[in-house]
Amino acid sequence: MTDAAPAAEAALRTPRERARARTIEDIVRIGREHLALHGAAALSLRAVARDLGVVSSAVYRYVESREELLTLLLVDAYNELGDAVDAAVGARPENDFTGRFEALGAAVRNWALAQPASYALLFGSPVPGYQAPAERTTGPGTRVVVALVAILDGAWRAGNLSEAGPHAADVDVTALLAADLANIRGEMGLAVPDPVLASGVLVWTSLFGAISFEVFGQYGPDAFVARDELFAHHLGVLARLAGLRT
Amino acid sequence: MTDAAPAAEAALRTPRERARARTIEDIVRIGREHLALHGAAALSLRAVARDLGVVSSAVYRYVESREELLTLLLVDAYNELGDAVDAAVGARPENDFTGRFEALGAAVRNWALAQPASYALLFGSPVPGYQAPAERTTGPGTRVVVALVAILDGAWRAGNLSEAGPHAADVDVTALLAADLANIRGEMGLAVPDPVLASGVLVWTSLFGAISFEVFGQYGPDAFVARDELFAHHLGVLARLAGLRT
DNA sequence: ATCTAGTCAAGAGCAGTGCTCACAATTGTT
DNA sequence: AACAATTGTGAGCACTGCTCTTGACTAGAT
Repeated sequence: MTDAAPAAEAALRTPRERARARTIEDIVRIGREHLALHGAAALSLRAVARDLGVVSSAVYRYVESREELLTLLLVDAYNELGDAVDAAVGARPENDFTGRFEALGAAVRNWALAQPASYALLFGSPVPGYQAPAERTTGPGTRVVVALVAILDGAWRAGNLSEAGPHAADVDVTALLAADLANIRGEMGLAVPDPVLASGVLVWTSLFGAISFEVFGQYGPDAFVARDELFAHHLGVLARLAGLRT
Repeated sequence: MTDAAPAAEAALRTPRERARARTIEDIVRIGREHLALHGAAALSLRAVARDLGVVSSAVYRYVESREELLTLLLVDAYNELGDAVDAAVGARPENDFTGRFEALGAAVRNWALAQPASYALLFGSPVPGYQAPAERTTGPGTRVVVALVAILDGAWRAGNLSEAGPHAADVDVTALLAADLANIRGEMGLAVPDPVLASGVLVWTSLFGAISFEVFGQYGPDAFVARDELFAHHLGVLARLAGLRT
């Protein structure tokens, strides 16, 4: 642990480094397959080693522990989700804030339904005994919420956002909460006022709440055949809750 | 598996049955402790057996498998949450619908923060390889949402509910979605119109989304010191979203 | 009181897991 | 070709869920 960071960013010149990087990529790829097939808690380094065609102890040359592999998969999934969201949002005109918001929500939902195990790793209950190292996950882990507040802040600056949405207008923002919101506004360089920001947080959590219920099967197997329509309705309400004009 | 159900409902007269029931209670109690301490995925029948002062294979006399114990704990947790919600809601006057709604939300959040592992078992990512048997969990599992729609339906019948809340009024409810809502209205004997019901589903999922983010640490360790205030704000907005007058 | 039948705990055992370590094989570099 | 760093091997430890046989016990019927 002298200074491996510059080496990691270097061009991987030596064959050893190239081979090592390729092996780690293989391990992550096989881990992703196992994650998708059997879920995060069933992820086994021994099984990954078998698929890699190597004895179990060999993978510890490349991955420190099972947790380390989980962290790699976590960052991988966060970036995949972030890419999907950025692509979907970027496909809409820059001034179509409502369209961008709906694209964001739909992108998260589609990715979650396509990769339920990865989604569970990111937004489900934390896997036991595993604490995601903040310094490696906060960056990719906040891409979605950063994109969301970027949309809301852009709409606010463009004058396309109601003061607080029709309902949040008369809900108090206490002094303590206002202090938190001021911190966030400062750190992210936002212009939106408190009621919009507070409602935005609720919209953020509500979006993932609706998606989690669907992905995790909380609706039950029978209720809500028309889940696309249900989610579209929720997105419409949430857009209004955020203050977006339609 | 001839007909054990009537025997289970009988008075447990014989000493054998009494001792057996007591042992199962002990197992569930120890399981709850382990669940709270180490989480659902780390729940080990062997560890439970050790705490029970018995060899590991002995617990299989009382509990068919690890899944069986998880199901017992699941039902236990659902009922505990349902009891907490019912008590909190029942403490408010019957016609104070907004108060009842806020009491429901606060009760769920308080229980979740006090029992994060149990909450994760109920509303987090499903534990791998474990499928909750619907016939034993749907009853207690729906108590919270039943209590929620009871509040909204009562408010509607009492004329204390806006047609759809200020924002949901102009969000379409498509024909497909209306069919689902009609089913739900029929099964639960509700009177609320489609926009209220659709918004109610969103309020339901949003409530758990906000609580899950807080319990599962999605907010991050630093953001939102004033989490009580944040949740109170969200509850206020959600009440208005549901159409409750304040 | 004895016999019988049901119940229960014990312990061995199987297959799997994460992880460590000493040793051997390989491979890039000198 | 020789050296040294790296990588793969296999044994081993402690743990898990779960099964099965064996022996002890107990409750009710004779």
